[in-house]
Amino acid sequence: MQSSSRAAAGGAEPAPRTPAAGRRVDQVHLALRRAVLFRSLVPGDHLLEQTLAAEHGCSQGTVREALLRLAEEGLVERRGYRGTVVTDTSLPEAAGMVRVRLSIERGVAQRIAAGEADLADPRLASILEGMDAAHAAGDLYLCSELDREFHAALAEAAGMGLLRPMLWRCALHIHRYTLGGLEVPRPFFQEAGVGDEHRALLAQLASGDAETAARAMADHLAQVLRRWAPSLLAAAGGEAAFGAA
Amino acid sequence: MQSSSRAAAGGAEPAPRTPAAGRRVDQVHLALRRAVLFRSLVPGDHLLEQTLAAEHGCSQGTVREALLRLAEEGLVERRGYRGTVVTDTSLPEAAGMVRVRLSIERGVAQRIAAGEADLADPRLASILEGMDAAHAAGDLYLCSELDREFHAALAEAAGMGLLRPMLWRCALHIHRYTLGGLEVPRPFFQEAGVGDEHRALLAQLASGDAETAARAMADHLAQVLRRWAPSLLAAAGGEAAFGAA
DNA sequence: ATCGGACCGATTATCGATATCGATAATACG
DNA sequence: CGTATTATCGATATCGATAATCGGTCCGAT
Repeated sequence: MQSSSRAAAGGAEPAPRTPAAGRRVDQVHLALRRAVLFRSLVPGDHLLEQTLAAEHGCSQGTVREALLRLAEEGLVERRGYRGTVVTDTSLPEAAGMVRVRLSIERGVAQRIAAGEADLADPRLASILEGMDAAHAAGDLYLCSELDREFHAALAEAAGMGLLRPMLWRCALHIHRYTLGGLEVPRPFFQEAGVGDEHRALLAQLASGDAETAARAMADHLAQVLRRWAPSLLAAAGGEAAFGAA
Repeated sequence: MQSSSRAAAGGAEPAPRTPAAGRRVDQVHLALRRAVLFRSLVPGDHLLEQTLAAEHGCSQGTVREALLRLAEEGLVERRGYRGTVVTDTSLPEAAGMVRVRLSIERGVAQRIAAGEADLADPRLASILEGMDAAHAAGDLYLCSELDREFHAALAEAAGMGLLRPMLWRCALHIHRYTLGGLEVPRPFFQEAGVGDEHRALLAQLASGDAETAARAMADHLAQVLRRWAPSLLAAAGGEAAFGAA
């Protein structure tokens, strides 16, 4: 509802440059997702394709594709010819996401313990390094993004590529719930490096038997929830749900 | 480059009319999904946006959106500027889908038993009627489509709308696996009506306590797998995985 | 005063054409 | 003869404009 006036400014550049980033639609998609997770866009907000196109200096079609992705991710809802609105993630829904994620990640852990995964994949190492950097820079969103990517990459490395998008989605909505309902910056820096935590997890997964690995993964998830959203942990069944095999 | 003008011109109309169906992209999307599930398009097949556009009598952009959806569903993989290929669903992956689906549907069943769902939703009844018709007509694909819709609608009615797309996806790949690896028509008509089976499930879910409901749902899934894809049932952990709470 | 139907503004959905990308074939150079 | 550079090609990604659709509103008949 704000800008868009100067969008068509003749002589000025409508930001057609994409120097070092990926595709235009990726940038728009990422920006919108970040805005939703950070509550710059709150549930109920009305999004217009043309307006967003002007704001991001691209065409309606590109915005459209980004919104399509957001809709697939469940962050917005598209209403036929009547606009796109930002959705919400309720506590019960987030709890459901936690249970599903736990189920998936237990399977991933077991396959890793069985030696089915290539843990030397450079992508994993790359993500871990990114976590260190993001944590040091205090970029909470980037941390959440990399956490999603790490667990998704783990699933893929374990040969469960088809489950990857579901796991990613679960993590997304869990992150949305935790980030949205929390005073953001304070507790973050009191923690040890996120990268190191995940390195420790990786070591545990690789060294134990299937049951131990599944337990380690469950502990990892439980610990994060305990720290960031105890109410979500409780709603998902409490510690008991994470202890049972 | 003989494209544009004459591509669709020919003597016969390549179906440029959209008389009574939904949106163009929905038709294309459905047609492609059906083709993939029925193995008209097999894993590895190369799909071209322009070609499909000509075949379906729509523009490249519309095909593009349909392919984007198929990619989200995991039926095809889009490779940057180098085409779109049909993916595959391996047995381990399908087994993972089964486990996830079981996890989700158990939760759905429990919420239904707790009285959280509106089982009088006319959409459910409508789907069940559609099942009767599809079963009578011997339309196997439509049956699978409606089965997915039924379980997804159940999840939504139970207030787990965010889980719906994941459940739907699990069912999609399970159906792809079962439909793809089976001689299609024979066993189908020996069975009782699919609609009736789901009505019975619904009754069980509504009448029991949480544990009974979860068990009923697990039995339903196990029975279907036992009938259509015993190997998949085994790969997902066998009967035991469906019996445990 | 009220009901029903045609208009209107808002917004998406679709189209046709162009820009861009990544791989490969062709070419020039040492 | 082998390697690096450039031209070309298949295909997607993006754009700008047009068509289709929805919900609400205003007017006229009853």
